[in-house]
Amino acid sequence: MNISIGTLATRTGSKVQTIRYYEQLGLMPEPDRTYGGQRRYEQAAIKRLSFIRHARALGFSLDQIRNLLDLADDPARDCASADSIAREHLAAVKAKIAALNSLKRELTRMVECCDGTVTAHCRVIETLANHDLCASTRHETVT
Amino acid sequence: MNISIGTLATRTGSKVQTIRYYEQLGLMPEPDRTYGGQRRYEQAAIKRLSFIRHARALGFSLDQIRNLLDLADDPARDCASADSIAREHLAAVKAKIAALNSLKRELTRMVECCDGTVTAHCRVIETLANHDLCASTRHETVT
DNA sequence: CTAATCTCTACAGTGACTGTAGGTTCAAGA
DNA sequence: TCTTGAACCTACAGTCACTGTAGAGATTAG
Repeated sequence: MNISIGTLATRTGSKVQTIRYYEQLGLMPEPDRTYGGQRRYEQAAIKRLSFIRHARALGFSLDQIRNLLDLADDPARDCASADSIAREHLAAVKAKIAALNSLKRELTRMVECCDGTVTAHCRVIETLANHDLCASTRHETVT
Repeated sequence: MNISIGTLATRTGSKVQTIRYYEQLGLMPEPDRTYGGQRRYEQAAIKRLSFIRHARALGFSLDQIRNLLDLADDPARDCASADSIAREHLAAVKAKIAALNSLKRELTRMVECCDGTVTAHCRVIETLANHDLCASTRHETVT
């Protein structure tokens, strides 16, 4: 208990700045300070930060995480809300996978027709120049 | 020919600001102007912008796209370079799909144990609180 | 000619951090 | 106890790829 911000960072796989950033956003509560003004965290902070980092790794936005944390903090927490957040997110993830799969198909096609040897025709650039391709993902940017 | 920025935007499914942004970055060349100072584009601009938008939809970064455009602009263009950019990107896409699939499995598990009914136990929050879960995607954020 | 629409520049904001500068505090070894 | 070096502090700028805003000027259809 009473660990420094650096220790908290390594314990949770985050960066020091990220923790301060979360504090600034109100996702992490303000911890006690030493006389010199340095942050000292208790065990609970590791749990909370792990929760946040894990949820982030799963692709939840900080806003969604804030909702989940509010639900978790509420003693009479509403499971249905948490469930619907997760459900919503699952749908988004499924959509993203579908988009990436069609993208994979197209990239594979681009790459396969060259298969390592330099040809007079550059398929990659030609494929990208053809703006009728991949119409399904045209207006949705996959990052 | 000689179309306005707004027309170019609708023709290519982009926004006016985005086009000006690309011009600022040097991805789109500076077009001619009317006496009043408004941009007027030629047919070639539609092609180039479509190329950019399409590549963006496929998840290429603007930096990668700049490389591809340079290759395309070069009369003695090097197909191997374009190919390796595409290949590299394909590998990244495959990795992202794998991460999203494991995420989908976990989200499905979270959602399925509640299946619509409110229970005393909130699985979603519990699952996220358990920071040992999903160790494989822990340090990589999927957006 | 007028009114509506479009365009202009310049700048601020988004999300989720990351990096930097310049200074202060802490903990361990001599 | 003193010193030294790592860790910490605040505050702010930068990243990416845009998006939005304000306030002014240009264009076009009726």
